[in-house]
Amino acid sequence: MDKAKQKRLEAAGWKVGTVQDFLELSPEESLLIDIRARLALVLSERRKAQSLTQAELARRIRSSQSRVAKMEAADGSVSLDLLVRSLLALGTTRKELAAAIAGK
Amino acid sequence: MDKAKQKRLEAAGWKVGTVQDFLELSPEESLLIDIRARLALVLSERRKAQSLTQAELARRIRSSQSRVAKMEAADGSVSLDLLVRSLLALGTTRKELAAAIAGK
DNA sequence: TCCGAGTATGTCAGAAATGACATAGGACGC
DNA sequence: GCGTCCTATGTCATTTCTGACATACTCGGA
Repeated sequence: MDKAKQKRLEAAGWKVGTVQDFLELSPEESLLIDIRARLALVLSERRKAQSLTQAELARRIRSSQSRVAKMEAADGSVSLDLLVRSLLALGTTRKELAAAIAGK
Repeated sequence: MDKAKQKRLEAAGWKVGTVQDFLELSPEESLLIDIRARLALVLSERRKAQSLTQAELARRIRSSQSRVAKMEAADGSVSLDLLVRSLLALGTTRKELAAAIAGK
């Protein structure tokens, strides 16, 4: 977005900024959300790579299809614990997990 | 422990094995516990490196001294979420977090 | 078009984690 | 000894997460 457009929007009463600004997240909060998103993505990738459905993965970790869907969507209602446990259940190693968090 | 001692203990009715065997943890479960222990250790180290007391860290993350103590003790009642949030509150970066999980 | 398999989304009772508090233990100086 | 500071451990009411369920959406193939 260029400066001119920003000026116009602000003149019209709009707030301009990042999603972070909008939701007023602290740096740590957005970092945590970032980490969750990364793990969610890896979970989804690994599950598909193993040709498992969400329902199958759910059975394996004694959860439900809906919770797996929420995990992969990085829904705010899922904990890191559950995400990590799921990844481990898919055979992810400590180092792979670390790589997922560190980014490629 | 040498084989001879093991034989003697078993003859006396003792079970011999690792803690994992004893608690009957699955590989994923013990991996998760391992990860928690690593994060707990790093948390403790980082806090001390910054000359903070448990109470001070607790205030910063809006928790309590007792919970911080439990975190550092890798108590089973603390979640990964809380551990990670605490680490982030101490300025840990994604990459440092990853390194803590991967091991040195 | 309808079906079927997979995925997404909403809700909720029960389970687990949480912060707060009390209190005990440990290490240090006085 | 006593007091002070920090940490450890236990308990508990409240908050948050969880699995289960229902139901809606998507996208191929027939």
